[in-house]
Amino acid sequence: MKIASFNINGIKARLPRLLEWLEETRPAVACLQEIKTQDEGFPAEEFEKIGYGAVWHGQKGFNGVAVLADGAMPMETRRGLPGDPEDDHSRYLEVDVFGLRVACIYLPNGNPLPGPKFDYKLAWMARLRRHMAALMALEIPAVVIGDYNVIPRDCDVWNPRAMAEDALMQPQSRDAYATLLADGWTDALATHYPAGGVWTFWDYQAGAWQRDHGFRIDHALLSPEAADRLLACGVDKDHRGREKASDHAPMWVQLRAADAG
DNA sequence: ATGACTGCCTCTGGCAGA
Repeated sequence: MKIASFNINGIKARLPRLLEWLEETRPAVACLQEIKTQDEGFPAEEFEKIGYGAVWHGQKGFNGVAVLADGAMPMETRRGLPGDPEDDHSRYLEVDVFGLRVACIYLPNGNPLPGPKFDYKLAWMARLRRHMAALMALEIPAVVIGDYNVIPRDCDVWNPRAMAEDALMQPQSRDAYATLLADGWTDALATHYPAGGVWTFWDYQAGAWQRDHGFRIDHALLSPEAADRLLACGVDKDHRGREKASDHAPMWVQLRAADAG
C-alpha cells in the first residue's frame, strides 16, 4: 500500500500532470500541498473519474492541502493544526483511511528571517510536535506526510553553503525536526537512504533541475506501528522533468498490508 | 558576480514560494 505526497504548486495549473502521475503510479493515498485554490475551485470530479475519493482544505491564492484515496472516501478526523485559533492558513488535513491515520501537512516556509514568518514557522513546528505526540499516544499506524520545509541534514542538500542562510536549514528548524524523530517518529527516506543525496525539490531558477541542485524537504514520518510495516520508499523523480512540472517531485512510502484479523 | 522562475488574483504588479 503506497502513501504518497506531492507539493503540486497550483492544482489548476498542474491538473493534467497530477492526473497523469496518479494513473501511472496509482498510490493508495495521495497527499497534496499548495493546491492554491479556494474550496469551490477544487476539481473533485476529475479525481472521481479516475477512481479517487477526496477531501480538501483550500484557501485563496496560496497554501491548501488535500488527501485522495484510491477507491475510497477518506474520513476527515481534523482540519487545521490545533494550538492557535488565530492561524487561518490551510496547512493541515488529517484523515482515517485504509486502517491508517494520515496527516497531510504543509509546514510554513519561514523566509525571510529573522521576522514574523520565521517566528510563525517555529511556532507551527512546536504546535505540530504537541499534536504529533497526541497522535503517537493513540498507538495506531500513523503517517504524517507532506512538505515540511526543513532540510534535516547537510547530506539532504546539493550544497549546504548555498542554503546556509535559508529558513529551511536554520538550526532552530533542524532542531525542531530532530525533536520529532527523538519523540519516536521514523523519517522513512532517511532510514532507507542514510547517506542522503535524495532530493524532492529543485528550484525553477538557475537551471537547478538540469544541474541536479536539489534538496530534500518533503518527508514521511511514521509512528512505530507504521514504521514496523515500512517496505520501501522513494521519489518519483522523473515527474520533476516533465512539461509544466511542479518544483517538487512526489515522494512515497510503501507499507505492508495490516495483518489479517 | 549576479540573477535566474512560476502561479495566483489581480491595484496585470505584488506577493508567495524555497
